[in-house]
Amino acid sequence: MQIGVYLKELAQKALQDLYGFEAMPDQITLNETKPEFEGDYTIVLFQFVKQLRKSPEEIGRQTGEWMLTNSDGNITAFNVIKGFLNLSVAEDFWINFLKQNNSEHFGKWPANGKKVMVEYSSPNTNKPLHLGHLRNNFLGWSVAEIFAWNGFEIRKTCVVNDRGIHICKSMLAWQKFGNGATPESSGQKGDHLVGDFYVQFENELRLQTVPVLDALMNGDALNSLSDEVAAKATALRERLNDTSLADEKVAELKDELKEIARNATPIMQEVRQMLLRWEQHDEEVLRIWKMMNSWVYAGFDETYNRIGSNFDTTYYESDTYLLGKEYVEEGLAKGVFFKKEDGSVWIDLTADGLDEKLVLRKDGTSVYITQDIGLAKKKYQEFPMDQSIYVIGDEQNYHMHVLQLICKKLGMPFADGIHHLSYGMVDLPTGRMKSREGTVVDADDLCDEMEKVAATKTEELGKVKDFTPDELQRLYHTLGMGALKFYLLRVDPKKRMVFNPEESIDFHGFTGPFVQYTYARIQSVLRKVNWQQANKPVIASNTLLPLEKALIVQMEQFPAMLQASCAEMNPSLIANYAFNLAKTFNSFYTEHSIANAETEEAKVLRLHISELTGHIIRNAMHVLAIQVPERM
RNA sequence: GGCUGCGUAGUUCAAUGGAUAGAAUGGAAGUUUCCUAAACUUUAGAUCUAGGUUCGAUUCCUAGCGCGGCUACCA
Repeated sequence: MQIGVYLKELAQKALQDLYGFEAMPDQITLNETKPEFEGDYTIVLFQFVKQLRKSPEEIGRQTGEWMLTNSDGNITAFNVIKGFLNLSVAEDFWINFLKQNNSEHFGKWPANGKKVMVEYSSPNTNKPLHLGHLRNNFLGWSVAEIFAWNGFEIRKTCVVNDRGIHICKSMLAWQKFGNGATPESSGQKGDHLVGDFYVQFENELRLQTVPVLDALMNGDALNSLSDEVAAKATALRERLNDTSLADEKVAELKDELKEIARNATPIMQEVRQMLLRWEQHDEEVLRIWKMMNSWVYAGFDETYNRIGSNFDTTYYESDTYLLGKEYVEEGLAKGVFFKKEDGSVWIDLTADGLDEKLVLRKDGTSVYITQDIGLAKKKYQEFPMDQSIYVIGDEQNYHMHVLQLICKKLGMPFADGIHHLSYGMVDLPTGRMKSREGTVVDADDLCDEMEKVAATKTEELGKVKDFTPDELQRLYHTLGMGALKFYLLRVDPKKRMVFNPEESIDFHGFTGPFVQYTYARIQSVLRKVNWQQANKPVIASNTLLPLEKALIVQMEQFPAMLQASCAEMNPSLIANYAFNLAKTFNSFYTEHSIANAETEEAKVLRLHISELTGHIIRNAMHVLAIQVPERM
């Protein structure tokens, strides 16, 4: 029995019995009582005043009285202040809660038979993972784990973007400038090696763009331009002659011209050729593609392994990019889509406040959204889920909105279960990360840095001098990753957040190591008294000190917290909860002796409280994918 | 321009329409014969502006200001 649910139900019955008033459960506002008032939980009465035509004081008095007599002793007192009914819960209830809940898995909900798929990570094979991917990975993993703890069967999936023009860019650069370099020959991690070739391509492209752009500005004829594009360039150039244009407009026109120039460079022509050959299954191109992708995957695996992330199923776009076309036919037949004169296929979403959206090009090839429809269907066929969660940045809100709308209109059975877990960008204190300015924070570098800081701080404190090198390494990893994950998960996913490198390596206050430290302290106490399954004395106390009670009250809320974080798909609720629990425990620990308590009764009680606090901290951190050390 | 998200202590984050807006960090002042001071205690410090709805608004509505994102026959 959760006390919050119980009190709401009891209040509901009271209102019904006293006034014949049928209140919906969510009409009853239940809060924790503010510390300055007497009581544990508070019911807000204002919302009933109008319908019941009574003063809030009177409703409070009568409802309180009713609840007191009908609570089987669970409520021991009440008071009414203004429109607030403060209820005191029996000390026995809290002590019984402690007696009945000592499972290591306290908080975990039984299986509910429902399936949830979580897609996250979604890397490109032309770049190593960066800070943005880390937020994505941690969120995806944690949300999946939260669903698992709420009784869902989960499947974690990853969609790898392993094809397309951008992938060919690194391949071409490797061919031209690589001299046969491999991860082995260069000693470089595969994803970084490939990423460097991508950068090299972009550099070369920039160099080649300059003369082409000059030629365009001069109006020189370029045989690499189609007539259509050449005409557009001419038009742009003429508009630029207008001296009355605003600077902003000039920059915009110049950018357009630059884009034309980029596309007209020899190297871009080469890379388009390469993509064409890839699509025609050219043996040599496929060989390079497979080889370089395998380097990248080895690199990714290393990083995923390090951050403790993995997937049940990985979908490769090279396998799925042709999917979805059949649904275009289906959509046309159902009248969901319509065909334009040039043969392209569209959906009209103006009635939903959006515009017309292309689903099939005039040449009959599919676009991104078409593939996504196909992939969504494929996922559902392989794992008929009740909910399908896409962990994707909020810059794709529009795209995901369209995807869900189309699936709904096509009558796809999974359409209503699609949920875009839209998270905000990670910014630096200086602003947005920009690859062109080299401000992108690399995932591997960041992990190195976090572990290094963990090592330095641990050495400074000198508490684990007896650890073996292996144990030390594991501890640095636990602490470094704990700090990083907690830092990224403690913020509401929907919100854009700032990554401050200096703040992220702080191990004090609202951080992972703070919570980990509390856990280590608890384990230390339990070790000292040899607290084992076999020798735990039964609780005999029947009174609680304020801090003892505060801890139990907080612990009792853990299952409800798990539910809430699941409903909202929000791990930050758990991070906040774990931190607050740890904080309360630290006060308790400072204030009261556990192993050397005043009486044997108090000692036993406090040991039970400490043990369950430890379990909950471990479990809360577990769903955040953070490990806890026995010592630190 | 259209659509959309966000504006809370110096800074980074909280707050299902509910009591005096919470934390952390930084600032100031303290706590170590005793279970791990990566801790604890005390203290100063904030709701972008103007209206509206309500018994009650950081929260809902309208307008304005400021900052993002999206608005490709790219993925």
